[in-house]
Amino acid sequence: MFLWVTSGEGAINKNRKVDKYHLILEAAIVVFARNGFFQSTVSQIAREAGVADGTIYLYFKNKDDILVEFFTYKIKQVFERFREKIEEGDTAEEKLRNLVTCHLEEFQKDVNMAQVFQMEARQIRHMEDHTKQISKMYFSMIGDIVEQGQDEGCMRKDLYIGLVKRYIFGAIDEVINTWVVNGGKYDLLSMADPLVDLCINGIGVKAP
Amino acid sequence: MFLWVTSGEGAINKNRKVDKYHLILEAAIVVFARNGFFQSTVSQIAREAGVADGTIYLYFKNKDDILVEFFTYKIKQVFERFREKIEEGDTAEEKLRNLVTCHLEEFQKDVNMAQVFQMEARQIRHMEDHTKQISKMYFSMIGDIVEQGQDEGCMRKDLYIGLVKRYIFGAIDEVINTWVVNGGKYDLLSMADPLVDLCINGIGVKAP
Amino acid sequence: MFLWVTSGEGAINKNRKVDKYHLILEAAIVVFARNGFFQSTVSQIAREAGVADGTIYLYFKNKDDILVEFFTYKIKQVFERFREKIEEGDTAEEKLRNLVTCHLEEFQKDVNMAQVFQMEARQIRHMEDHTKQISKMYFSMIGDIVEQGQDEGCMRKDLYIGLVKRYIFGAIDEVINTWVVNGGKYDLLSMADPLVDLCINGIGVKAP
Amino acid sequence: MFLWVTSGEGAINKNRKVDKYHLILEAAIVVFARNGFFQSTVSQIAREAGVADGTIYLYFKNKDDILVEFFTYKIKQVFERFREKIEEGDTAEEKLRNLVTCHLEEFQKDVNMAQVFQMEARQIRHMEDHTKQISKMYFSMIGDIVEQGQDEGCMRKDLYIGLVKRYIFGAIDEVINTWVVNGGKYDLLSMADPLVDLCINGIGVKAP
DNA sequence: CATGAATGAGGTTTCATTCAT
DNA sequence: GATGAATGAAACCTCATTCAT
Repeated sequence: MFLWVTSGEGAINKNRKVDKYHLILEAAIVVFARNGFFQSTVSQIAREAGVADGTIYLYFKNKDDILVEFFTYKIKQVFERFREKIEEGDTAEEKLRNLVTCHLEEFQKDVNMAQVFQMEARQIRHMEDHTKQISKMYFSMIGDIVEQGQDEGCMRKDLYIGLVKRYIFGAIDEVINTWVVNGGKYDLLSMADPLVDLCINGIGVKAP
Repeated sequence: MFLWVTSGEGAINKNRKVDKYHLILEAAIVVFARNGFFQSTVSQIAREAGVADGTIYLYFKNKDDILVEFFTYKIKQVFERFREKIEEGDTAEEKLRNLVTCHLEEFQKDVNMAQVFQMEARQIRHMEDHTKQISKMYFSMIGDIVEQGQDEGCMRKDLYIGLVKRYIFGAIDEVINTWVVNGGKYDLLSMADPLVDLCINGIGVKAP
Repeated sequence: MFLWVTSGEGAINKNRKVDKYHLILEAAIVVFARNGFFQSTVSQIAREAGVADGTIYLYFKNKDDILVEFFTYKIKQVFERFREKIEEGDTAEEKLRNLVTCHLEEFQKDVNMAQVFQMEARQIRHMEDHTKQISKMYFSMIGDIVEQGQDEGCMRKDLYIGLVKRYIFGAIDEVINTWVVNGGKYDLLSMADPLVDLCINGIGVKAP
Repeated sequence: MFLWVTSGEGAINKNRKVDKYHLILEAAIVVFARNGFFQSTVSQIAREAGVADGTIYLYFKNKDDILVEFFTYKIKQVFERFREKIEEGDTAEEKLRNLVTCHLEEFQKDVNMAQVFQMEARQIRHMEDHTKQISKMYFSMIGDIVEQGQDEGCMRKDLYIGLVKRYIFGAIDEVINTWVVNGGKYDLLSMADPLVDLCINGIGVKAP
């Protein structure tokens, strides 16, 4: 169900034993999504995970660490996937379309993860670095695509690239945001193509 | 400096007396911007405002209330201004341009306010309503503009308006966000025109 | 309405001016009766009295002092009356009857006073002395009556007087108590004679 | 020493482990008896019990709850005993004598409990119900005894029973009260018989 | 005299974290 | 490893009291 479980690497080491690390992480995300990070307690997470409070501290340094671990783990994974999908495209437009599609797809898979990603990421102080990393990576991916598009001649050359990055990321982010705020009830993935169309129009060369 | 001060109604009644309500509100925003809402303490706010802890509670029901008051007060004011500026434009494009310009301008005036607006709004549980209200109002303003644009013939008729709203708002929001995260150091206002250009291109009719 | 007002000595000094001391005392008793001493705030008393918080401290040393003043003032007055009524009787039985009647009568006049007397008297630490004083005075009055009764031959000689005092006072006190707890709604005075009958029977000589 | 310990059910399960619930309750009663409920702090109770402040809240909802728990627990137990003792008597007089004896005995066992019972019961607002319950139960027990006495012919038929209840309960209560106020130093139990004699005389039929 | 805004000590309560079992 | 009772620091908030006006 969860990405890290489907990845199925370290989880099945000792077959019968549940992987407590991921068990707790999963529970934490559920609780954070429900209450927000600061209004969640370690006890709630423990109860949700079905372990004792103290057990949490065998796997995580402290409460903050749970969120940090979530991001480092999750981000690596998600971005890996983003990159793969981008590679599968040839033209800049294909690449952008693949990126957005993949992004929405991944987030749609797990509303709780999405909720935490959208809402809690920027709250923790020692998380800023992580968050900045994320934006930077995302921004750089978009930047690469746009530059390729300019080379291909399908995107205007007079673009202020720094702005374009925010423009595209912002649009995607808000689409997810709205979806999350409304409880993740409708189909998010179907927004991908119309959204890319808008963006491409925004930065594409005008028809002659 | 602050919007509510420029409104200058009840604040300057007895001019020797400092308006403690706004003094505290101002201090709170500074502290919230620095630490985030949950990591800010009432004592910090009191110290920043130069008053005793207890004084806070003469003007606000509790800590949450400070943020709530900030939003109710601020939002009304900012949105009033947004609407005025929109009215000053004739064509849809002018209106959109005025809205974005005004938005960036208002937020550039006060980094702390911007920080809190961008980061803390969604955190407080009883604030969700407020936040939803804001998005709705903003979305509806954009919606009106786009519909006018469609009537004028300068915007495509096959747009999925719900998506367009998120696309435009998301782009604006992210531009502010990036600015805030980077400490509000560069000129935000200069982003307005290039940003509007991108959006207009995105939804505009293609040149024949 | 209140005893100290009906006594009408110092209250009408400056005709138009309300006597703040008694105004506040009166308000305090109302508030204490409603909330109990510890759950009443000085602000509530001030509001009830229609004066500013600070004004309280022009007439009373502190919150405790209000209760202390109430008791010293009230007790002196009430006990004065008790003594007068006792004097009006000739036989021990008449005296006891007068005492009980007067006691119930005085308390019925002012439920709030009664409430505070019954409930709050023993709460304040520096009030213990006062309370003990009261019991002692009351006990000694009863003691005198009983001794007279023994001399008259209408009360048994083998009574343990210390116990008889508690027995009589306890009965009276509980009758008032029940009345207060039930909101002071029924006629308290009508209990006087039946109650005295019971007590007299308890300590009286058996019919030959 | 304490009633709930003598009941000896769940308290001695793991005999190395001290029963914190009762430990805290016991400490609380000591502190309440010393300072009164409102002037006692949770910290004082914790110190008296030899636990950390926070530990209190593992066993009690809040400060009020400590008193409430004390009453619900204690009252049930004490009244159970009262009823047993009453049952052991045959005639109304025996029953009354047993009740009073038992009452004084139980209270003499634990001055602190007695102190709290006599002084604090009526203070807490959400305790009123409990207190009223107590009086009602006690009153009804007395009522039953008196009615039996009337059937037996040893008590007058023209009694106002509602008043008799207060008369008897008041007398007992005041005897305990005086004892408590004087620090529980003398023998309370020895008052039982003389006190009952007085009451019986009060309501009994006159010798022919 | 009277006011009431301001103070700040001190109370209650929560909860991340530890550690003996 | 796993537990969960215990801890105690620290947060929020109240309110008796003061003092400049």
